[in-house]
Order: sequence, then C-alpha cells, then structure tokens
Amino acid sequence: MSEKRKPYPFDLFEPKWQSHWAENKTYRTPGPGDEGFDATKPKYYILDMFPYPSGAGLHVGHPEGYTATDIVGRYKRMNGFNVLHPMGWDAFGLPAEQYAIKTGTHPRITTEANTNNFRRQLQELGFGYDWDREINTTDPKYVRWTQWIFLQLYNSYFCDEDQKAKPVSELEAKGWTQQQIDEVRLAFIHEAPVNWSPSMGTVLANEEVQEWKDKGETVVRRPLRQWMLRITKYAQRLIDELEPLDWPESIKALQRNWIGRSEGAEVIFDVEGHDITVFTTRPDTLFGATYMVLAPEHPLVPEITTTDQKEVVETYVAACASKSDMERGLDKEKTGVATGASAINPVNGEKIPVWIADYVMMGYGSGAIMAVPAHDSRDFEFAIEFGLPIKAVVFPDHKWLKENGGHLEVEVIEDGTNRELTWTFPELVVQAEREESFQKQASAFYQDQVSNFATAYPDHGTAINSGFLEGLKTKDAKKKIIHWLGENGKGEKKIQFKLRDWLFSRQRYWGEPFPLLWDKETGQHSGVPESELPLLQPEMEDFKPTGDPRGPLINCTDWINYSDKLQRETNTMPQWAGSCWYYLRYCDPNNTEHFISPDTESYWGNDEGFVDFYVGGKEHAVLHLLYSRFWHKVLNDLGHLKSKEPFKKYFAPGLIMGEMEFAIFETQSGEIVSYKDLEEQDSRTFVMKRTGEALIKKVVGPEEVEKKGENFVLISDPSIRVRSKAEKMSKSLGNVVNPDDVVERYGADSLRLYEMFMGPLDQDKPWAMKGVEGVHRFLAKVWRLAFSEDADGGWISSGKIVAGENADLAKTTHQTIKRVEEAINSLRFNTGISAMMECSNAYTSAGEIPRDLFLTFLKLLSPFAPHLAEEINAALGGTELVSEQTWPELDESLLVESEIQLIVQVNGKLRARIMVPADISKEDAEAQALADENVTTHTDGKTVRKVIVVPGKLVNIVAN
RNA sequence: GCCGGCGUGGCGGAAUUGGUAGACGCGCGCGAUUCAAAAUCGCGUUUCUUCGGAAGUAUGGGUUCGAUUCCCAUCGCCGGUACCA
Repeated sequence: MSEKRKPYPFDLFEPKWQSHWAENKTYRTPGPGDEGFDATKPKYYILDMFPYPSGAGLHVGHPEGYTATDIVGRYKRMNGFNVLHPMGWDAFGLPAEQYAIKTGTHPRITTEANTNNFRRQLQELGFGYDWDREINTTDPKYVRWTQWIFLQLYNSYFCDEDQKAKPVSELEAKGWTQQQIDEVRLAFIHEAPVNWSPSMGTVLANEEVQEWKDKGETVVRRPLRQWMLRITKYAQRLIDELEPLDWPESIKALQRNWIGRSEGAEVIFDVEGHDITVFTTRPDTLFGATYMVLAPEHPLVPEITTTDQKEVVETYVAACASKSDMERGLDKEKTGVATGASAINPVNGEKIPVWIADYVMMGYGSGAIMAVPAHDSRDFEFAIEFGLPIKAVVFPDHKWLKENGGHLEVEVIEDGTNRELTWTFPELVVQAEREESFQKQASAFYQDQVSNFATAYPDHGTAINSGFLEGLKTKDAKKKIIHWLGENGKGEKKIQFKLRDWLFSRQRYWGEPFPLLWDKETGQHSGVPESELPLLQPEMEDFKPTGDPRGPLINCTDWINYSDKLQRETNTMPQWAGSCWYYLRYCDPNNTEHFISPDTESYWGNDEGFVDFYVGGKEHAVLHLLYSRFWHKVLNDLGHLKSKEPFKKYFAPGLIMGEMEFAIFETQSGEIVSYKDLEEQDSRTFVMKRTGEALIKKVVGPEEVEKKGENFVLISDPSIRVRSKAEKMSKSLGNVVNPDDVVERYGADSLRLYEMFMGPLDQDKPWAMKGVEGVHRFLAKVWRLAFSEDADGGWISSGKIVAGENADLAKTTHQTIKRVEEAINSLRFNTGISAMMECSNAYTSAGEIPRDLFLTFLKLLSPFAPHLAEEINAALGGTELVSEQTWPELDESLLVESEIQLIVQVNGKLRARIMVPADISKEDAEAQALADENVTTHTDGKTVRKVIVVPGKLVNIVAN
C-alpha cells in the first residue's frame, strides 16, 4: 500500500515524546514523604473516573473527559501547582467472569491483558498521568484495604442522636447483646425479596437491574438472605451535604430525586384490633380517606383477612409474588381484592374497607396507605375501578377555578356507567375573589352534591368536609392535623425517603470476598482479624453459577472451612466496593500501614470535598457518586478522614454519539431534493412533501453515496443528512469509532484537539471525521510555520520564525493568552481552540513570526497538543520541555487599544461603525455619531429624542 | 405524570454583567498553483431583495433606547424517574 504522506510527521514524533515522558517520569508527582516533594507549592487533585478495562478497549468517549482533565492538569502544573493526576483500573466486574465461564481463562489473565491494552492506548494519547500511582482494584494490596473499610462498616452503627456512625464497641460497653448489635450494624444481614438473576447466578442491586436486563440477562424477584449496607441512615445528610458542592445542578437534582425525600405524616389506623401505620404526604386529607390499601406482602394481611375473602386474597397475593417490581410497574391497570376487614379512621371514627392491591409497594413507607380518591390520581382510578366512595375534602384554589372558567367538571357513577356532568358556580368564584371565608359556602355546596371528581384534584386548596380542619389552607391543615395526631397518639410527622438500603453481596467469584466468618453452631457472624487481610479468593477452575444462592465459592471446601468451628462467608462484594474509595488510595498507593496516611490525606485533600476536580460520566450520578459519598461519610464519622465529601467539584462530559450520514436525492424526473423535502413514511419509503412522489429509502454509508438507487440517484453532498439523528455508538449500529484508528490516521494530538473542539464539554455531540481533519489541518499549519518541505520531502526549518518584534502579532498573541486562559478556567475548550486557530491564521498571514511570540504560542498549545508543542519547541532550540515551563504571563498593556470602533445605531439598528480614540468623551462620541453620513440619512426629517452612549461600545440614537 | 436540560446558517457551534448575531471549524462555490490530481494558498458563503434595503436566534406576548441573553405563555426535542402514597 502506498502510504499517503502525512501533512506533518506526528507518526514519528508522537511516540518519541511519549517514550521520553515515560522514561524521564515527566509527570511523576511526589507527595509528602516522597523524594523531590515540594511542600511550598499549592496542590491540585484532578481525577478521572477510572475505567473498567473491557476487552473492547478504549472508546472515543473515554478520551473526552481524560483530555479535559489532562488540559486542566497541565495548565495547573504550568501555573506552579503540584498536580495529582492519576489513573487506575476498576478491574473487578462481571464481563471478565462471564468470559472465564465461557472460555476457562482465569479472570486475572483476561483482566491483565485488558489493562495492558488500556494503558497502552492511554499512553498513546499522551496523557500526563503519574503512572507510579497506578492502582488496580483487584490487586491484593488494594483488596486488603477495601476489605478493611468493609470491616469498619461492619463494626459500626449509626447513632441517630448525633447523626453519625460510631463503633459498635460503644454499644458492647453499654451491655448490648450480640443480637441487638447485629440489628444496627451498618453492614447487616437481611432477608428480603431481591433481584435474583438465574442467568448470571447472582443478585443485583435495584439500580443495576435494568442495565443487565438490557444486556439480555434474566432477573426475577426472590427472597434471599443478603448483606446490606445501611445507606438509608445517611439519606438526610446525603441531601444536605450535597448542597455546598460545586456540582452541576442537574446532577444534584438527579441525586436528590433518587434519595427522594418526602415530608408527611404517619397515621395509625385500627384494623380489627391491629395498629396499622400508613404514611401520607397529605395528612390534611385524612377526612377524605374512604378505604385503606395494604401491599400484598404486608405481614398483617393473613391475620386480618376474613374467612370469606381468604381464598381470593391468597390467590391474589400468590399472583403478585411471581411478578417483579418492574412488571408490576408496567401493568398500569389497577387490580386488587378486599380483605373483608375494615379500618377505623382515627379522625372521625368512620369504618372504611381494607383492600390489598399491587399499586402499593411493601418497600416504601409502611406498605400501607390510606386512600383518598378525590385527591390522589391512583386512588381515584382504583376507586372508579371497584366502585369505592370518593369524598372531596379539598376545594380547588381560585386560580384553578378561574382557569377553568368557573366550571368544575365532575363525574358521577351510576349503575356502573359513567356519566359526565358539569356544574357551574360563578357565584362561588365571585365570592372567592371577594371574601376570604368563602369556604363555608363551598363546603355547603359540595356536601350534598359532589361525590366524584372527573379526575382527582391533587393540588393544594382549602379544606372542606373536614371537621375541625374546615376552611384551612392545605399547609395549615397539615400542621393542625399533625398536631392533632400527636396529641391523640394516632400518628406523627414523618420524613420518608425513596432510597433503599444497599444490597451489597454478590454470588460471584471475581470480587472481594467478605472478610467474615460464621459460627457453625450458633450461626453468629464475626469479622476476620485485620491481620489476615487481604482475604483472597481461592484458585478455582470452574466459575459456573451453581444455582446455589451462596455463590460459586461454596464449592471450595478447603477455603470455606476456616476452622472446626468457623466457616467463611462465601458471598463477594459488588464492583462498586473498589470504586467507592479509589480516589483516596492514589494519594498513598503503596502504604502498607494505612489505607491513606494522615499526612498525604492532609496535603492532597480539601475539607469541603476531598478531590479538587472530578470528571466522569453522568451515568454514575446516582450509583458510584452516591455510594462514594456514603463510604466517605462513614470513614469521616469514624475519624479516618477529615473531609465530609469525596468530590468538591464534579463535571460530567456529554456523550459522543455516532457519526451522521448524508446524501441528497435526485428523483426519476431529475429533480434534486434534500432529506428535508422528504417525509419518512416507514423505514423504507419517503414521500416528497410537495408532490407526494414516493421514493424508496436507502440508507447510505459514505462510500455508497454515489451509487445509484432504484428510483433515485444519491449524490455526495454531505450537507443533507440521511442518518438525521445522532445515535449512541453501538456495535449493532456499526457506528463505533476506535481511537486507535484515529490516532493512526491523524495522530493523538488531533484526536485530543478534535474532542475538545467538538462543542461544549457537557453536551452530547455527534462524531464527525471531517471535523478531525479540520483540527488536523490546523496542527499541520502550526507545524508548517516552523518547518518547510525540502525537495526530497524532508522537513527543514521554514525560516519564518525570526528574531525581532511585531506589535500586531504581540497583541494577537496576548489576546490569545487571555482567551485560552478563560477557556480552560471555564472548561469551554472549544473557544480556546478557536482563539489559537485565529492566532495561527494571523501568524500565517504575517509570514514572519518573532520567536518569543511563537514560543509563547506553543506554551498555550501544549496542554491541548503536547506532542506537537514539544517537538517544535525542541526543534527551535528549546532545552526545557514545554510541559515543564511556566504558563505565559498576560501583558494587559498590549491589549489596550488607542483607537476603537464605535457602533452607531439609529432606533436600535446598526447604521454605522466609526473609529474614534479610545478615550473619547461621551459628548464627542455623540457628536461624531450624529454627524456620520450613514446616520444622517436615517435621522433626516426626524427629531432626535434621545442619545444613549455606552463608552467604548456604541451610540444609540432614538429619533422619530 | 413528575424532575432536569436544550431549541441560533446546509452542519458542529461562537456571541455569559442586555450593546456589531453567525467567531472558529466543517461543507460548498470561485480563483491561484499543477500536465493533471491531491495537498496548499486566496476570496466568498444566514435568508429574501426592485441592490436602496428588509427580515432573522422554536412560536406568541412583555420589559427596555436596545433582547439569542431577562420575564410570562405555548410548541418541540433530549436525559432521568415513575403506581414512591
């Protein structure tokens, strides 16, 4: 193959510099206690989410965030910071084990091969990582501390009074029994319905179910004894302490949403002699509770069910048990059966029927609700379905009534058929506007006539039909009823969270074994001595799921039998365990005494949040980022860490989508039409919007574009899309871009620069190979400023870099310093690259470039395209690496203009641009503007009413 | 449904205390160079236009001398989440 000549020899110098940096440990960052550590420098800890080293290798999505942090890291380094910028491997995980099951290759072997490939790929992109700090979650030296941290959790409980974790030894000292202590540990055994995957032979966290189902695995509900972590105790703190962090608001919202805090009340109902507690966010609607619903799994269901209903209830419960939460969610049709029991509404003594229905979940609140069909859409639907009474107790607010024109649509059910009625009550609306105390009339009006709304009215309003709450606004009614409940021992204020405890055990081989022992006689569990850590998996050849919910390790009899009396726990930890704390270990990766030493912790961490800047995908917004925060807080509570939060600042890069494809069409009649002129009928047929002429669609790849279709010709005009929507990159769509290919064709600098130039970092954006060529051309232009081609095709000095000065170029260069700095500081790298492009265009036009300015420019370029910057710098006689030089200082005086352009508007429309001295007075500016020819043509015959002068910017003349 | 985000040329996107809309790049057109092509360089490129201008940042209003930017409403797209009581 005749290799096309490269526009600049990146293929030669990029590997050269990579080796140079590696051999000289250019990016090594000494920490406290290390040789060469300079404690006087400020520090900056910038972190990428470490990858799972999959067999597929690096995806173009990886270098997006990694380049961003690399640029910021290099910039900080050049500004005198000790920059900690490490990389490592989140190397436990299911794919390696699934692969082992299939092929018999030990996961350790697969993992090592994959890690080596990832490391090579990252090094070929020129990232300035300190590879001496590389960590791997599967490394026994790392596993040791993951297990150690687990033991901290195991040996702690959450003190509600102080809202923090404390050692269980404090409880022992108080004389608590082992059993009592086990009930409060942060790591505890719990038997509950879990997501069991028969195809993988393991349980999954709620958060993981969808991901694996999408990958084709099966997941069912099944009760099992599992290790859980008591993250729910931290729910409030996880919300509160999120607030001051410098995270994108959207990510904070995602976490808050996930934790799902609701304020309300618990109300106790008497059901056939049993107290049943319900949680409600609307205790003010208690008078409107017309029935009660229990989750089918509610423990009291068998006890309260009447003999008449026993059979239907049992059938229904059994049917629900076979369905997963997911299936229940998908089934929107309301189902349920009556238990035959009734509950007594504590507020008015009314007897209401008790039903069971799968729209009530056992996992949230108490698994029981009071149903207020008039004001809750789900209860409403259920009541309609089963003909239960609906009683309105909240009168809609004024706004709602007004917006509905004084009409309130209601629906009455008679003989099982629905009939729509509309009642008007203009007099009520008028009254509502005039008087505060219209509620009485409303109440009187509704008492007899309104039994059913057309829909539930779930918003706030005024209490009606509500005894002592009558006439109160919802907010006040809530307060009053909560007070009443408390006084009467019928309930209290309650804050409820959606967050569930974290299911922490997995039935896998390739994970950290739990460092726990079980007493074979008593069944009591205990931790292994710390001195025995790390506790590694035994060597095994067969990892197949056995169907035994205790996991594959159960087959290793030698390993599980710790002693005559004690047996090992056979579960392993989920992949999250290692990633929960890895950011700490980078600070002190080889410490054998501590997971992180207090010295390194103090130096590299911040009190407000340990890591200065964390960058990684928002798909981890509610999993990894929440789990890490939880572990960090526990370690902080127990005195092992000073900071309360792991990540002070966090940023999530957008997704890189697949490339879009383009074509325009020529119809049989010879007309050229674009995709926009076409309407898609189905996946194969287009219709011309204008004429209705049908075309058969053919999705084309770039090479096919010029081939003829059946009914039309495709012409290569990339301006019109065929694959008009950006889609996620995926194997099945065949739109995956391999970074290795891009590096091969355009070089690492081009890939880095392109990913930063694509658009705002946090936005999803489609890949475009033409765009890579664009930045590649820019880099080639920079190269040709310094080098020319000789007759033999070799590169020689261009002679354009000269001694001397050039005021215009100095100004341009310093403007570029400013713009690049601003771009890096605000993470808007695309604008910084634009600035450098403009600067290099100015250099090209000038022909000759003063050496000092060009060297300055190289410094600006170096965080983005470090190889090219080093190569040119060295060629120009630079003895010091650009990476190790200091960032250029901005000379503001060069930016000052003596003459500026003023914009002159007449009635807000641009009419003239005039050059004036920069320090022109307002009066002079006004006079000059009014005198301008282009202005007078628009002001002639009009009276100038007003003139606005914005110094240095514009003059706006208002005339009519 | 609820929560969050986003709507600017043929395309990716600039314009962050309200002040020149379309920087930079892609694509496209024309020209230079070349036997020719590639590469490179130069010029042009929002739309309409009676060549004077006019319109224009999803749509409709509002505030302002002036709005892509602020406010209200509507429409559309994307992400998260969902019988969470």
